Order: sequence, then C-alpha cells, then structure tokens
Amino acid sequence: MDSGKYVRYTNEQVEALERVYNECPKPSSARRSQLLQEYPILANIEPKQIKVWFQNRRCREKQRKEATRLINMNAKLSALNKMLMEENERLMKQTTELSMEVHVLRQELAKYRPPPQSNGENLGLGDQMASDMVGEFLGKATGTAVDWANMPGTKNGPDTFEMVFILRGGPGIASRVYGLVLMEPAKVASALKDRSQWLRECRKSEVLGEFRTDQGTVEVVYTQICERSMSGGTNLEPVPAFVRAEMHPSGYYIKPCNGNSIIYIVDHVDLKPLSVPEVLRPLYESSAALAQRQTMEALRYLRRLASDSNLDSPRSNGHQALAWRGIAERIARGFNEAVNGFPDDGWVPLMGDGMDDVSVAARPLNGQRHSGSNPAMSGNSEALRASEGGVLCAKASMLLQVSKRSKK
DNA sequence: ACTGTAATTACGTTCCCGTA
DNA sequence: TACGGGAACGTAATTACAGT
Repeated sequence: MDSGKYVRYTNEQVEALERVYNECPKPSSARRSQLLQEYPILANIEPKQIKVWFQNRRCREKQRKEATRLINMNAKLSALNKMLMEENERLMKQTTELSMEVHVLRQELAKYRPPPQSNGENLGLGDQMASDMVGEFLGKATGTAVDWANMPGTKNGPDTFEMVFILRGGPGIASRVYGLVLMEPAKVASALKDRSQWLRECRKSEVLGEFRTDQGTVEVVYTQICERSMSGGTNLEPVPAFVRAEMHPSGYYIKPCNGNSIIYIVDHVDLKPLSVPEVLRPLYESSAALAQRQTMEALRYLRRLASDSNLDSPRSNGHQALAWRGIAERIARGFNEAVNGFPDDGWVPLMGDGMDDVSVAARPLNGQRHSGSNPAMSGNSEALRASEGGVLCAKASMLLQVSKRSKK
C-alpha cells in the first residue's frame, strides 16, 4: 500500500465520526455527504474514506462485543469449573469413606459364611453338627438324596455369601437358597410360620387366553404362585386334560448367628413331566425356575422384614438396605440367566415386571394365535424346542398354574 | 513485538435499467 | 414479464502502517 495513503484521523475527526455513528451506525450515502457539510473538520476526508471508516467502525464494534461475550463466558466457565472441582473433591472423599465401609461390611459378611459342604474336614464340633443338621434338613425337605447343582452367577464371592442351588438327579424340581437375614431367629420363625403372608403379594391369577391342541387344551395363565394353590382352594374352573403336579412341603432351617439368622429355605415341586402333553414337556422340564422363585421370594420377604425393622436401629443404615437389594437382584439375574439361558429382558412380561413378582412371559410362534399380549422377541433353547410343537412358549411359573388348576 | 486502525480484497445481495 | 448486466453497498478476512 502506498504509505502516502495511510492517514490517522485526528481525535477531533474521530469524535465527530463517533457522534454520527452513535446516532446511526449505518448512514446512507446521502447522510455521509451531508455530514461532510455539517462537520468542516471532516472536509479533508474523501467520501470513500468516510464509507470505509463506518465499515470498519461497525466491524470493530462487532469484534468488541464478541470479545466481551467470550470474556463473560470464560468467567462463568471458570466459576463452574471451580465448583465442579470442589464437588469432585467432595465425591472423592465420599468414595473413600464408602470403600472403607464396604470393606468393613465384607469383613462382617465373611464371619457369617457357612462352612464348606464338601466334607467335614477342618470343622469344629459345633460346625460339624450344624453341617450335619443342615444336610439332614435338606434331605427331608426335598424327600430325596441331596445332589445340588450350584447355579452359575450365584457363587460365593466377596460381595455375597449366599448361593442358590437346584436339585439334580431327583424327582421333581427343588431349589434351596441360604443367606444371612438381620433378624432374630424367633422373628424369622414367626414370619415363616405364616407362609401365606409372604405370598400375599403373589396371589394374582388370570387366564389370558386358551386354545386347543391335539394333546389337549392349553391355557395361558398369568399367576404369581397364588396362595390358594398352597391351601388347595381355587375359584378357577378346572380344565380337563391337564396334568398334575405335587407340591412338597417346603422347609426352613434357621441357624442363629450373632443375633441374626442364617436361613436355609427349600422348595420342592414335582411337576411329573411325563404326564404333561408332549408338546409342553420341555417347558415343564425347565420349571426349576418355579422352585427357585419361591425360595428366593421367601428370602426376599425375610429381608424386607429385616430391613424394615432395622431401619430405625442405629446399626442399620441406607447403605445396608441398598447392599441387600443389590445382592438379591444379582442373584435373581444370575439364576434367570442360568436356568432360562437368557436375561430377564429377553421376555416381555404379560403382566408384572419381574423382580418381586413371579411373572409370566409368552410369545406366539409359527404364526400361532396368542393371547393378545405383547409377544416376546427372544427366547431360549427350551422355548425354541417348545416352539417346534407350534404352541405358545411360556416360563415355568405359568405352566405351574395350569397344572395346579387341574389338581383339584 | 505488539496493538489499533485505515485500507484492500473477495464475495454476496439488492436495486435499477435496458432488452428480447 | 422475464432475464441479464452493472452499480451500489454490505460483511468478512486480510494487509499494511503508525504508535507504544
């Protein structure tokens, strides 16, 4: 650029231009010519220069506003960052405290772990007697030789000291579960005496649909292990050609433990799968889920009681309740995956939603009609085997209700 | 070297006018 | 009336210069 072209306007000239700019930042060509008349001090400035000055002035104002906006935003973000840093520090401290608390709780839980069951080696006399009593109890409760298969996903671990087992090799289906409940043994016994009470939330039963096959009538029944099944009473009309099942007496073994209780719960159901229509047999054979549901429901009930009763006690707090809930949920998930071969969300519940309910899920296959409820979109090997027969697939709890109704 | 600002450049939009 | 060309003007980016 020719250096002779570059000039710096005087302060007076700039002040005059600023006054005009404040009135009108974007003057027209006529207005620009007019202000040359109004301000003799601008007489030596070309109209084109005036135009350029206004262009640059608008540009500068825009840049300054943007700079101011960025400065303000930076201040806000700095304040927010400071606040988050403080919050992070607080949470880090909380994490440390909770980790220590978890460590203490695990140490406490480790004290309540029952002795190994493989043999009696390294057991004290009291432990050996207790172990023998448990074995005898389990045998009587199931009416069969004890040959349990531990369910994957429920192994003893650092954060759980309870296990779920399914009977292997005996008639029918049995399951057992043991775990610590923070209740006095007398209270546990009292709660378990009234079995119907912990089934109170599990008594809903509804026929969702019905259709006939060559082997007989198939009903789709939603149930939650209804109370009347236990008492023998029912207000549902019996459907002919349905199979029978027997409910064996359940058993509870309560072992005192430092003011709390280690509970062994067993349920045993003989569904007689050989009497089931062949097309449904695979489903009956998968009904280990039912027995497990019952035992887990009992244990959950006891824990709810313990949790409720201990909420006010100084040794209990919200963390404990959360820990118990987490353990129960992990066990339930693990069992479902182990027995059914798929997670809970693989089925769409017809009613109820799973964890605390004994829910039913079903899906129509091979173009068969269904009950009108949402069909589940995935299944397991048992469901697939059943589907080959061209009927509805369902979880075991549904089929138990079918068999119970025919028992009357 | 850095900053502020005048001047330049590139490009897009709007308006006006002539023409088919 | 539609269309194209040109003038005027705008913005954004860049360059160049003078003062500190």
